[in-house]
Amino acid sequence: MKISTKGRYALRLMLDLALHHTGEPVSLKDIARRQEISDKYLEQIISVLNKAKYVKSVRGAQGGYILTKRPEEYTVGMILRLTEGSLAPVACVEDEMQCKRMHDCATLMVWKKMNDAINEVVDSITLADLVDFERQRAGEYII
Amino acid sequence: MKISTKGRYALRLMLDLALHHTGEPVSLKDIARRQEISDKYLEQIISVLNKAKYVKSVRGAQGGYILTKRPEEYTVGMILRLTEGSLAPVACVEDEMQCKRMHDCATLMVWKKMNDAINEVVDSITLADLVDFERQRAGEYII
DNA sequence: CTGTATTCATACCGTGTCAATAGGATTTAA
DNA sequence: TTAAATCCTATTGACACGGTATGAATACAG
Repeated sequence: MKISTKGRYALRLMLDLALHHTGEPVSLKDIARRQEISDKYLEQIISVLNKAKYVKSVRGAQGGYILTKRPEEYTVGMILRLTEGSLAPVACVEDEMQCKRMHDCATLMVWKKMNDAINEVVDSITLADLVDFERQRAGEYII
Repeated sequence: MKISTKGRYALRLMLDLALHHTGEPVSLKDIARRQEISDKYLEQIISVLNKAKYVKSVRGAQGGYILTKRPEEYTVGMILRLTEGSLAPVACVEDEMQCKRMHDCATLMVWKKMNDAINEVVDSITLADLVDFERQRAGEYII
């Protein structure tokens, strides 16, 4: 019951891009250095985000990546689902017709409530929220 | 981000025990048959529940297992945590001092909210709730 | 036009976990 | 004494995780 590094790194990557959102592309090497994550591994992760058009890539020297939308348009749920796959705690919550016990399985209620609770959280937080949170936190340290 | 079979089977196993709570021990073979789960695999799972004193075992012929407490005294969270381990979506939510980025990691907020949401669900549902739910459901079919 | 910085694509790999299966030892009611 | 049950431990195949490695393609700077 854990979010893997793929999802966690993707979120940090996107947050890093949002924090350094100047119009200029941000190179993966810079992100990897700041986030202390293997740049080679980040390549694989951002490739997914790129194919989904969550980021735009600029090739060649001085290249890098730019967010395609405004930070408030990305929810945490979008990013996690893209990189992690479904966030449902069990398969039967999503794939109807998967389990023949569906109709007399009381535990299904548990999984549905869990699923709803998780979705409620990740779909209500945007990248912009995280940016605000981090900027505000940085302010505290200055004082 | 999935609950494994260990946790899911444990929950169904405990629910089965609660539904057949007559005072007489219930054999694993019966549970396995009703739940359509490999009895050999269930052995390993119930062994954990037994060691934690969630169930009492009766050895020998006509033996089996009995709940040690009333169904309303078991939360889903207790059962899942015992068999799955922690339900936290990431390690840093629990193990303080695990990650040196703790203090400037905005994503931690996401994980904490997720953790709270999950715990709220699993800790507020008891085995008795599931029993009621299942009995009520059975009633619907009779009509 | 050349060198260098960057993204892109793909292959590979060691480790660990999952989800069982297997085999037998031990206990006990009938 | 036998059959039914729990208990214990080892093994296994498949797959996911968390990366590394290699090199090709692209494009900017000088």
